[in-house]
Amino acid sequence: MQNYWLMKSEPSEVSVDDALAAPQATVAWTGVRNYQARNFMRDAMRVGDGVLFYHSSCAEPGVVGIAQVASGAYTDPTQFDPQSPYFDAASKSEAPRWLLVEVQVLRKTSNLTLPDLRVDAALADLLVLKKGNRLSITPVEPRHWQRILQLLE
DNA sequence: GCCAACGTTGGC
DNA sequence: GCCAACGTTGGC
Repeated sequence: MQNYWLMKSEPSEVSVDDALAAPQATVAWTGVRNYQARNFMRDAMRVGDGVLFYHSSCAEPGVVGIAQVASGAYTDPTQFDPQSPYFDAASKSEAPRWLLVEVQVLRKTSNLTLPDLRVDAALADLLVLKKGNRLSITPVEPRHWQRILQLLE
C-alpha cells in the first residue's frame, strides 16, 4: 500500500530547482530533527511513496513539485558534522539519533500556494493547513493527494 | 512525573 | 520583525 507525504523544505536551503539539478533529481533529505518526522521516515515510508515537495519559510509557501521516496531510511551524516547546522552533539555514532531518506523529484509544478490550498474545501483537513502545524513531514490522505494533483492539472 | 522556561518553526 | 504554537530541557 502506497502512502503519501508532504515534505517541507526551505528554498534557501534546498529548492525544488536545486533538487531537479541534482543527479537523478534526487536529494538526501538531511536535517530532520524532530522525532515524529523521523519516525514517519523510519516506520511508515516506503520507496515509491508519493511526496508533495513544499516550500516553507519563504515569500510564497506552497506545493511546488511532485516527488517520490527514493530510498529507505538511513543515518543522516550531518548529525556528526560539527560544521553542519544540523550537528547534534548528543547523538552517538553507535546509536545515531537522526535518519534521512532520499527524495526524487518527478516534476516541478506551478506553485500551489498556501492560500490556494486553504481556499479549497476538499483540503480542509490537510494537516499542513492546521493551525500551529510545524511538522516538516506530514502524511497526506489519498483523497487529498488526488485533489492536489487535480488542482495542479 | 510535573511544568516553567526556553528555543524553534513558519506564516504574516 | 513579530508572535502563536509547539517540542524539548531540566530543576524539583
